[in-house]
Amino acid sequence: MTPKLTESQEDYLKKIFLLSEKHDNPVSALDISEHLKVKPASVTNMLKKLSELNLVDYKPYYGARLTRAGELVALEVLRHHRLLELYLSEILGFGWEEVHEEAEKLEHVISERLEAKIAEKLGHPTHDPHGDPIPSADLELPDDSHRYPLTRLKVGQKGFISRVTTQDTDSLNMLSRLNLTLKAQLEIIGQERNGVRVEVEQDRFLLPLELASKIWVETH
Amino acid sequence: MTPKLTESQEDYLKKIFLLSEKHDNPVSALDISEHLKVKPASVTNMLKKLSELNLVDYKPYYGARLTRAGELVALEVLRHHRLLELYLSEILGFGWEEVHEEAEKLEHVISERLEAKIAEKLGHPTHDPHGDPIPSADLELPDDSHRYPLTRLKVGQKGFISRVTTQDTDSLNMLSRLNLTLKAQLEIIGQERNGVRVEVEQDRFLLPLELASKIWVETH
DNA sequence: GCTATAAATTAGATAAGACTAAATAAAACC
DNA sequence: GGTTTTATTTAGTCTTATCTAATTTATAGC
Ligand SMILES: [Mn+2]
Ligand SMILES: [Mn+2]
Ligand SMILES: [Mn+2]
Ligand SMILES: [Mn+2]
Repeated sequence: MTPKLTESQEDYLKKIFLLSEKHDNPVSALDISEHLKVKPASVTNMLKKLSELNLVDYKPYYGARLTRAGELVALEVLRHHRLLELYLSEILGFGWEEVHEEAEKLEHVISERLEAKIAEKLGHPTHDPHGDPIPSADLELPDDSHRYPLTRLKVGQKGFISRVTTQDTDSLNMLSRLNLTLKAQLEIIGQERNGVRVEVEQDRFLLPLELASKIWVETH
Repeated sequence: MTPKLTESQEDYLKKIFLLSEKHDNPVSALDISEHLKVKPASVTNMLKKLSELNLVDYKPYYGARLTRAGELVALEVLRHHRLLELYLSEILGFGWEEVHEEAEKLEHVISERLEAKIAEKLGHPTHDPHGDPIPSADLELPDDSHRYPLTRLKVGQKGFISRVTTQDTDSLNMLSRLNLTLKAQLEIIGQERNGVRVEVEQDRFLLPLELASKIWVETH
């Protein structure tokens, strides 16, 4: 029933899942191509194969959608990835900007037994070091509907950073230096054409939209 | 200079290193073939490739010997492997019979940074859960000349188990059940044609030669 | 030293996953 | 609606690492 997928196949499925979260259209080959850093021809190739395995719905010039089976694979890999990120961060003292790359490789090779041990050690956590939700052991995602990107908040609202949706090492490092890390308290000072003006601790920043849209906040 | 080796290449180099430890002859293709569970033709193929990379000395019908460069790769992988085994065992509560398989895959994907974190967490250990020596960060093997297989000891000698040279899950599990684990105190009661007779705690066993030869002891 | 057996190599096939270049389909533009 | 641009697919090549089958070389027995 599960003839063991390759690393590549797992990465495609995971990426399709992540790209699907942004809209409900099928994911385009070009989109996958860019995010996976392979050429579009390679994507078409792989989509055909995954389609034959009934892991994606694919028709030429249509794009790709995960089947339920494909979604379950994606969630499993995502669980590995995010548990590993948290483990590296919490237990081994990695910075949040370092964990993604390492987890990207480890996610494919850890056994279910190791996954379980890690989850146990971490107390069955629901979110990783970037605030990304960790699928539970039975592959359900926790409810995250109460978090919003900075760009959607109104002036005067206060809250704390609850998620950062970039994996870029240098961006994450930059945010650390600005004390824009998880749980940091902040207030919206202004929503402007060129960014979001915020107050954090003693500091004030004008965060470019590009960056602000990746910082999610829980208000209180 | 180091164009990143594949998992396969690393496994071949590691296996050649381990097989070389048993004698000083070049390692035969058949030997590699059996231990790596690939066909001899595949071995020949790979040896040619590794030879071109100057990682092994290879001439047709001669066998393979690691070059210094190849040996360093092998030691690096071995360090990963054994550190991981110990980590899984000590920190995550895996049994000594479970760790080998897991480490076999992880050894190829951990970064030098993760290797260092693990070594640090473990206090820069010199031996893994089977008593196998762990190469140091600069790839030196600790001196292990004071340990001998059970089959070489004389009647009356006492000591403790210091190394077990099998990775077979079921054999290791069996040994656990018999309390024949690292540090177990024992005394040689007899050296016989069909095995070594030992006393461990309250128990006495006649260990078949096949098994006894894999149990190494430090005497006192 | 010849012969039988065992070991190793060669040759050719296959599968996975990437690529380039060319062809085709869809979308956007006016 | 025809034309240009963009996206996608097809066709064919490459690399890595396997395999099987056939051949060659080495070793062991007598
Ligand atoms: Mn990955
Ligand atoms: Mn994350
Ligand atoms: Mn391995
Ligand atoms: Mn070991």
